[in-house]
Amino acid sequence: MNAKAETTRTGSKPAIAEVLREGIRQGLLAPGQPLIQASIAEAMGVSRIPVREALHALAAEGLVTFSDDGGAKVTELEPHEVDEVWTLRALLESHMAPSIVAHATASDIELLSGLVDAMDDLDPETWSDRNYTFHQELHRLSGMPYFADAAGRVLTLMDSYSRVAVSVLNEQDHAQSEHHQMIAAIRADDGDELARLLLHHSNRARKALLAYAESQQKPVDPKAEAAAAARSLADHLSA
Amino acid sequence: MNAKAETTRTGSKPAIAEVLREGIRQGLLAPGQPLIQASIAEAMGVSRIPVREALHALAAEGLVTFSDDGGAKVTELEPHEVDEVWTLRALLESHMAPSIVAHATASDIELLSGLVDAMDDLDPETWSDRNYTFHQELHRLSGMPYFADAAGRVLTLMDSYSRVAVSVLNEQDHAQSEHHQMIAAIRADDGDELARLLLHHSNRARKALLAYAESQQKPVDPKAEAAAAARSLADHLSA
DNA sequence: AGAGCATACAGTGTATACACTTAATTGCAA
DNA sequence: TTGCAATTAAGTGTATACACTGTATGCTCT
Repeated sequence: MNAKAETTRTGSKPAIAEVLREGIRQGLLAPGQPLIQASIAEAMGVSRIPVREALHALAAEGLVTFSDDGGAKVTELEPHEVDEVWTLRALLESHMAPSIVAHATASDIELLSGLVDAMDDLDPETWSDRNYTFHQELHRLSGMPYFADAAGRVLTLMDSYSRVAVSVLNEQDHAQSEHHQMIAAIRADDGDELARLLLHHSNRARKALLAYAESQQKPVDPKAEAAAAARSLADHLSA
Repeated sequence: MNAKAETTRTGSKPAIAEVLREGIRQGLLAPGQPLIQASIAEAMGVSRIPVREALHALAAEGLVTFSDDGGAKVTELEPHEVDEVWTLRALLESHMAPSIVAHATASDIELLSGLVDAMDDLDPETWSDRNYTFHQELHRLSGMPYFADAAGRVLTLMDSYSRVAVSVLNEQDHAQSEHHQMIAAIRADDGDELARLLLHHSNRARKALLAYAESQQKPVDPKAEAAAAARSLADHLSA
């Protein structure tokens, strides 16, 4: 996730971080899931040392959280944190917009346009993957590596949460229509319009997701949690 | 060196990253300086393993760069990169301004104000340290941890470059006067004014530093570098 | 002297081994 | 059955050891 991408000699070590990053992003490794060094090491056929390095790098990116007792787990975001991260993304993307428009060549635009066209009527999972790629591509086109790096980081961080908005809410159609408008704005060389669209794009989805997350939020209240456990216990005992 | 820290096992690992981070930020470890694992390990009295982890974490933060051959060095920023990072900081800070004003309590303001007052007429080194603290404190007050994190990251990344602006250019007086104005804006509950000040604060310094950096820049162009090397070679051979 | 080749060195990547901590489990006594 | 202590198990932190790569050094042969 460094702005100046570097590769290591053997290639095996970045692969570990990359696999974990992708797993977290796609939600295969769910928020809160414990990441046991030995298990990962065994699964990947390496020792714990390179796994530790990957975990620490991911922790520096915010994707992984180390507890006080040393245990690592996939970072869990509270609704208000998701909201903040989404706001950050909107700010960064909209600020990159003029630069994106300025740098995009004809072939860039064709590539982006093709990408968006191929996203119509996809299943939510695949659509989400392509959506991630689309935004990453936008960031890359800006020619602002540090902005792109920061934006890419938040994009990755919230992607697994973003998928909820796609699957459960009606986000896919909204977003897809806005994607087409973005292509049009880039074609028209209208940086301000692209900025407006990106801001709106993120903010609408952000609000929808926040409302949903708050309505869905589980009882984190210890008392309520205890009550639920008691109910389950009662069921179990009476059986 | 650290006699009592001998057995604090968990305490030693974050300390390594922290020492390196501070060294890089303050410029004690200059951009481009190679970071040899064994040397660092010996200096800190630990093995290479925890050092590696620290280096990878710092690399994920952008402070350290791994070359293709595996060697780590302190990240070097080109002038245009410094410019971009500075722009990013300005954007983030100005966007946090309303939240800073909203969250600052009377005692927060007193603390900040005292900090700024104590910065008048300091030597450039000490002033730069306090300046870093002042901005970190502003970020913290926003109550937006992800914005604060991103802003703090770029602040750390560019701090050693920022010191040039303080020592060589006439930045300290400008900045200090603007700091006082910021305190006034926070006192007046004027978020927009604080945003304006922060934007101006960063952007003026950014432009000054960019102009200086470009005037000072060495021939990084490979061709120019090769030409210089060829000249030196010719001299040497004809001697 | 200069080119070619072998050897030594410096540095990294990673596996193994061991120390330490915390939580779970078991065994025993009341 | 309950309470408590002792033991086991699971996991992490880190030191050591070895393999691999690129580079510098030096030696030999022409």
